Amino acid sequence: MPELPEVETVKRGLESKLRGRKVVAVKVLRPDSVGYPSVKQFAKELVGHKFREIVRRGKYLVFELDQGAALGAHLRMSGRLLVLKPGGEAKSRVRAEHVRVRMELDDGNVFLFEDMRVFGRLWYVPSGTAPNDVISGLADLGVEPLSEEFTPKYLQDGLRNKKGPIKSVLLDQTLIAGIGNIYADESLHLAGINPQRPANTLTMPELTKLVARVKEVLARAIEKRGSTLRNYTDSDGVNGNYQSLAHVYGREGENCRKCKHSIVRVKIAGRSAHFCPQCQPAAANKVAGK
DNA sequence: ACTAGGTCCTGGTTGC
DNA sequence: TGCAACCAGGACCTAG
Repeated sequence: MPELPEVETVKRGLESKLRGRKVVAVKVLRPDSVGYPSVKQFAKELVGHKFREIVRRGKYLVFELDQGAALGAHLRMSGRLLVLKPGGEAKSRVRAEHVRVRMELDDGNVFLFEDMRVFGRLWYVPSGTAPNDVISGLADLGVEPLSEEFTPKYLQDGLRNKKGPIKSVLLDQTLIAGIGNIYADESLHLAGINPQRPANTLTMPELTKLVARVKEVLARAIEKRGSTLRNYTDSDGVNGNYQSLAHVYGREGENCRKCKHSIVRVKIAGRSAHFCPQCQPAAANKVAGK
């Protein structure tokens, strides 16, 4: 499931393949995959545009096009964006029945949006229109966690009146853009904070540690080209490597890498949360007076 | 203003 | 063995 590091990896892989390329034909195979405008307009308007820069915001990608237009994309759970040479589907393990949008390029390659679960979206942003006005959710995003804006003070202000579990707050894209279930669990583990802790009870030292760990985990995952859990691959169809470094995610019943205690999985706000009860005690361990 | 929970969607896994 | 029920989760929506 692509989160910030996976989306960043996809962006880096696509840049050199798309820059300067022109769209010569568009086929929408699944209408649900187009968020704006109509399917007919999407296919018609996109043709003839050239790709320029790619910008990532949280888990969104914005492909800047010529004439001030843009193409927005969100991969959600199972989306992939791939540039393939003719006949390259097999190598990248593309399943034809999951291809939702197919864009032919002027160099003979094809730019595919594959999305088994159809949660992902593409948006065409006409020239003279701001991406924020067309791409749903984009305008409401919070800070980039790898930017200087994401500080312990920012986090403290953001969760001052939040009584819900810290895990849920980390997943709130309007506060921090790009953290998903995997990296939320990993960051909390490395910071030694229990995912169920009411957000507004975290101390400044804990917030400082958490911010540092979030940045570390995301940066490390980008270095490793993301995590491959279920169906994520990069734009070449290649798996990422971060999952083998995971401390808690997907490791229920296995031993904690720090203390050997068994990793536990619980439900928080309908999502599974993985943690080590010993390294991440339910109450702040200052109570024990040690 | 806030939070909890349902919804979308499909394929893989589980359980009877 | 076969098949139905359940599970995964990002963002959005509704209800309370």
